[in-house]
Amino acid sequence: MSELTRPMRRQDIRRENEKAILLAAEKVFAEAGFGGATMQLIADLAGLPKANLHYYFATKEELYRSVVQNIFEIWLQAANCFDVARGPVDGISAYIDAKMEISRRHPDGSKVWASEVMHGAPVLQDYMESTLREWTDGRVEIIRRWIEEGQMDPVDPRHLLYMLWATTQHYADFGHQIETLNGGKSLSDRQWREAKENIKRVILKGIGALPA
Amino acid sequence: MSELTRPMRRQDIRRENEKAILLAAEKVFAEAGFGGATMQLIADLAGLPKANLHYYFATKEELYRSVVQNIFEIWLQAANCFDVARGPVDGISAYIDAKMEISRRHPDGSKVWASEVMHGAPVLQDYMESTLREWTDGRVEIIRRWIEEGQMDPVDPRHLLYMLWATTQHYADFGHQIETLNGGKSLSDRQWREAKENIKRVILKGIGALPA
DNA sequence: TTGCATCCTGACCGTATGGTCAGCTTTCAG
DNA sequence: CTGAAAGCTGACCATACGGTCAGGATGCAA
Repeated sequence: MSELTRPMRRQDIRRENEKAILLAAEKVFAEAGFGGATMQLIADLAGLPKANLHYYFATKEELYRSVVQNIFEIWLQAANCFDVARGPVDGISAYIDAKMEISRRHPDGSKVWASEVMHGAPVLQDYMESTLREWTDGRVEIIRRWIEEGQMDPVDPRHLLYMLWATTQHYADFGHQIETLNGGKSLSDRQWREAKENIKRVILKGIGALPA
Repeated sequence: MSELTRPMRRQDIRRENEKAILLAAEKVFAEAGFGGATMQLIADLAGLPKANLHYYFATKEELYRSVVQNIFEIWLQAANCFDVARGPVDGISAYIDAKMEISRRHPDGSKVWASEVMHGAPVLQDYMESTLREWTDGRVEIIRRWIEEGQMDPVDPRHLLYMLWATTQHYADFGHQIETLNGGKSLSDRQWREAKENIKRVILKGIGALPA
């Protein structure tokens, strides 16, 4: 990585190594799960000796925690699309776009997140009970207002949110299945676009937010 | 389990033990993933010595394979709802009902299946390339016919199927998240019904299958 | 009752894994 | 230039895990 940047500053070293480790860890955790992942595998993928991993992350748990928190940050960031919007069409469209982009660009992270939740969120339980719950409650309120304003049908806001999460997350978590059914090839740009358009159209029409 | 059925027949012994082991394995694999699951844990949960597990299932892989195949059977069975139906409203409604029932009654199995796919389907790859692909292609054809007959909008059948899988599977795989957002309590009968109704209404209306 | 196949299990083994550490090299402030 | 702090790592350790096996218990057909 650095044939030319010979004299690397301390800060940079730390930042780059942590980044490389986190990236490798994300991939390995996604592919093997927490239990199946090994520090050796992560180290190899990051191109570092195993002992070096323990210099930056004391334990496997700590490393895992960092990976999961990283994803959660990205996740929350995308979630803001909801706020700026004036109505369900804008808001939900933007949110679907953002979440689909995450599924496409960070499939490993999405899988780690899914895995974490599936196993009872041992690491993120407190986040779910605080940050996630608050975010959700806020969005439920927004949707409720949209309904009151007659911008969409009276659909249960929570189940609508679950539907958005499910449909978008699916393209990351079950990406392998989708690829297999796609003749073993990953989705093309065009297919990703179609996926997004389909989801948007069905959901927006389904909640009565599209002009007749 | 058998204070009164003292003399247990060979057949029964085998069947009951295999059943107990598979049930325990399903739970442990769901909670810990393949890598995190241990034969000891499964044995304890099944109430048998570890060595006894290896008498019925030679290796951890073999046991896991059995669990995954079990789920796949259930999954395929539910998938037949599609065939008997005459139109999208009947077919998709029945399918959603069936898959939601699976999510509710077999959350562990659903998680194991999700985990298997997320990790690249090491065990079920061949099934996905044969059985699953055939089933999917068949259903795509059915949906295409519905579209031609004007029973629904021209929605991409594959993405519609993914949407059905995603939304229903979500209630099992992300059940913990849903429970947390539900005040830490699992969904009531009523809430499950609402979930199903919401999904059905949004999707059926979204694909233009509901009478105006 | 007898002989045998099935069922069962405590004790054991080799290996892989997470983690440690002593001591090395490199950076950099003063 | 220098010394201390930060970065690095090969070798090592304790443990836990998947799997084995010899030998005992049990049901069952003849």
